[in-house]
Amino acid sequence: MDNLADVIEKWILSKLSRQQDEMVVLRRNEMATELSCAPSQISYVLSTRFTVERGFFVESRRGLGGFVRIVRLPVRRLNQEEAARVVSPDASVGEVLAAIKHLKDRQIISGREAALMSYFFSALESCMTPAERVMLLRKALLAMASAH
Amino acid sequence: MDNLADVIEKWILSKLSRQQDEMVVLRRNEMATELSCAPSQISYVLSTRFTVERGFFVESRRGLGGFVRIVRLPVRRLNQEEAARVVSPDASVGEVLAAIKHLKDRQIISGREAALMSYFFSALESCMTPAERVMLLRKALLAMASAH
DNA sequence: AGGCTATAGATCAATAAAAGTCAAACAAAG
DNA sequence: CTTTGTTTGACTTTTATTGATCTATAGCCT
Repeated sequence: MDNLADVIEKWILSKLSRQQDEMVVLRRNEMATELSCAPSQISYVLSTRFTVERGFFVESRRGLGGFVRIVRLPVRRLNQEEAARVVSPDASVGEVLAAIKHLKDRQIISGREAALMSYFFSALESCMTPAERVMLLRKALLAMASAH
Repeated sequence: MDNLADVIEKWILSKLSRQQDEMVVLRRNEMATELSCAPSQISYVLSTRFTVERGFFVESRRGLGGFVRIVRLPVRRLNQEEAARVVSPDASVGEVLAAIKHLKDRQIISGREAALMSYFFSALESCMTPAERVMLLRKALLAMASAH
């Protein structure tokens, strides 16, 4: 795991963690020079790794005095409507597992929580109908979200 | 007796046992070359032998800089002993919930994880025998422990 | 103000480098 | 002989990297 994109990602993350306001302002070309890569590679990393999905917000400006500002957003909490929108009402086990992975990628649930839920839904596949499964997922997410 | 799949399995296991963190990162194509087999054979072995059921956790990425990461679930004696001691093989749902609370109090699992597990065991009370319930609890703990 | 120019980020397409999938052929066990 | 597990290779999908070209911005100069 030592490709360029990962190096850039870590470089930015370390800059971010050194700030106390969860925000950092950079210059794309300077970064590219420092990290010996094409400037567009920086854009690639920003657009694939620093997305809203993953909890970041990126702004930039071109031209003289151009910059790239990266903000780490506070972790979101799942509410009722969002829990309901996670899967369709007739979802298969595979779709439920995909939804769980999606929630993990969006950092709404942790890796351990994802593993736990995935294990339950896989192991209990045969004793539920799709409707029961979806209901269980929704209620489980809410039960978890309301835990302190 | 020692078919290719077995050879590959042993090869990975020996790599794993040489690490002290129970984790190894490999490249599928390199392995295939070294072991003189089709790359898809590696995938086959991973999906049949290195499952959560058997105590492994596999993640991978494609593309440039792709990799396969295999984690052997650390045998967290604490978890297993606690679970085994607190929950008798014929435990009721109430006893399982008490065990979960105990694990939470001892900070082996988080509040969210406890809420999640408690919800599952309550909601699924009617579709499991006590023995199944205890097994599910133990395996769920192990599945969770393997995530990071 | 209006236009020129240098600057700096955005976009897109081409290329390459992984890993995943799937089905068919094959083997071993019962 | 059937069933279950193994092996292979052709094809698919994902991810990364680069470079050429496009677009926005600020500063200057009439």
